[in-house]
Amino acid sequence: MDAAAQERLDVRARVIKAMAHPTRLFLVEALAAGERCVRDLTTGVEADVSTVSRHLAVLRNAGILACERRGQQIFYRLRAPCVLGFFGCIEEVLATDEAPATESRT
Amino acid sequence: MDAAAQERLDVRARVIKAMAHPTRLFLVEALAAGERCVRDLTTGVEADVSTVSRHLAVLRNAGILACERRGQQIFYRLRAPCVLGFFGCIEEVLATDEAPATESRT
DNA sequence: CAGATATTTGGCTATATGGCCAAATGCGGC
DNA sequence: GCCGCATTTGGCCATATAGCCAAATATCTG
Repeated sequence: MDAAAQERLDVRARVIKAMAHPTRLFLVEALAAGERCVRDLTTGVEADVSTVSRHLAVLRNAGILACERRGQQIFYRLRAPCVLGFFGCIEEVLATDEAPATESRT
Repeated sequence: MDAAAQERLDVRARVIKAMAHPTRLFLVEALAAGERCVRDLTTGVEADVSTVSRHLAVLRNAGILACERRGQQIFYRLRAPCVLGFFGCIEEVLATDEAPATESRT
C-alpha cells in the first residue's frame, strides 16, 4: 500500500469518524429537516452547549456541515446530505445481523 | 430524546464506528473482491497480524463481516456490501468541500 | 503425541476522544 | 462603553482505541 492509498484511506476514515458518535448522528438527523442554531440543537441533546458546539465543529471540519452566523446566532446546515444514506445501509447491516457476536448483548 | 431513540443512535454509531479507521476501510475494500484469510489480508497492511485480527473482529462484531473457518485458516467475507456505498458519499463530501476549515492545515 | 502454521487473546503503553466547567469571543442593544 | 445572550475555546479528567509482543488456542500432519 503506497502513501497515496494510505492518504486516501485516512481522508475517508476522517469523514466516517466524524459520523461515528450517537450525538453527532442525532445532530445530522436533526439538520436533515433544515438549518438550526446551536442552542436549538442543544435542547434535543442531553449535553452541555459546549459539548454540542464541539460535536458540530467535528462535523463541520469533516465537511459534513456548514455554518453561517446570522445575528448572534450561528446556524448549521447539512452540507453533504448524502450521509443520510448511511442510515439505510446500517439498517441493512442490522437486518442481516439477527444473531452475530454482538458480544455486548447483556 | 427518549431511551429508544438513544439506543437507536447508539446502535447506528456502533456500526459507523467500526468503519471509522483507515485500516478497516482497507480491509473492507479488499474483501469487496471476495473472501480472504487473515494472513492474506495482513500482507496488504503495515501492521502486526494480531492487530489485523483485532480490526477484523471489530468489523465482525459490528455485523459488517462474517467469517468461516476452513482448515487452519479463517476466511472473512463482506456480510454487508452496502457499506461500500459510503465511499461514494465521502467523495461527494470531499468534492463539496474545496476549502473547509480542515483545521489541521499545518 | 509432537511440531508446524494460522489466528486470537492477554497485557501493557501511548494517544485520542468526550465531557464538564469556566473563561473568552462575537454581536446587538442601551 | 457596558451588559446580555450565543457560541467557542482552554483546561482538566476519565475512558476508549490502537498498537506491539508474547502466550494461548485451534487445526492439520506425521
